[in-house]
Amino acid sequence: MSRSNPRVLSTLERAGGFASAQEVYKLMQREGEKIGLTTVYRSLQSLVNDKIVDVLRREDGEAIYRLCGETHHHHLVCKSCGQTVEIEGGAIEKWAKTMAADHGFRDVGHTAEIFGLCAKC
Amino acid sequence: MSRSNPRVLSTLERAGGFASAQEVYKLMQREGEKIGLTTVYRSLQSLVNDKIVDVLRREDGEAIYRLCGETHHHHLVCKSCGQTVEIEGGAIEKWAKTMAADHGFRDVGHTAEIFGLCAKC
DNA sequence: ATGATAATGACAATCATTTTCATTTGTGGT
DNA sequence: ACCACAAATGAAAATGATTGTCATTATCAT
Repeated sequence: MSRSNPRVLSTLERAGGFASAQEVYKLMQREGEKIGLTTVYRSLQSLVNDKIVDVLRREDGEAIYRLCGETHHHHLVCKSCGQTVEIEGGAIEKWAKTMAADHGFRDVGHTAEIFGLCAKC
Repeated sequence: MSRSNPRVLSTLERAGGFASAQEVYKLMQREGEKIGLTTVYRSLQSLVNDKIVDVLRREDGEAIYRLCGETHHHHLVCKSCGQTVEIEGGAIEKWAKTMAADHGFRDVGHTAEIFGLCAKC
């Protein structure tokens, strides 16, 4: 079907590996790239499917995409300055699997985020 | 300014303490309550300000509101029919505390939800 | 070149949420 | 009871991200 446009990935990298679809689009426009918003969305989705980028949500619900490694991880976010730390979540994976099995759920995913104040704030 | 309409809170409670604004609205409609969508949104926001309910995000970005009662628990939600099961999260509490301490974070809270398909769906 | 298949992008549609604004309701003072 | 005034309400329009549609274009093997 549709493969990811490589310029989208490269733009996301240049943006610090962290941006919304709209931001990637505007960035490419400013740089003179000829691309449609639709293609940006499709490419990002394709990258998510291929597990090359991760998607999470801003507070206002806008989706933000970021490059990620192969390992599924979680985040520790500072409420004040927004600093984000990737943390290991083996315990969560196990917990989610167990709980789902206990209640007859299948095909499960999960979210887990920790938020608080970082050392500086 | 605007105070929360008590019927909204009571409906959210009846919904298992876990629903989106649109769902609360539809629920109230079905039960014959006369209320506008705008008021539902305003009331939920007001409840969030008063820290009576918590807001988090579904995978598709829709905001979901839940009571933040004294007992902190987690949910197992069916993506298809919406059935919600409260589950025990001792493992998560420990994980969150450890991770926060490891990275010098304080005053931390967390969210953890599992989404999947229930036995029926 | 020809035809099949995938990629693209302009545009419209969808959907949650917010804003606007006119109307209704509640409250306190007389 | 009556009047003024603030707060609450809700219908409808506006907003903004995301998705769907579909005709056009590029790609590539034959």
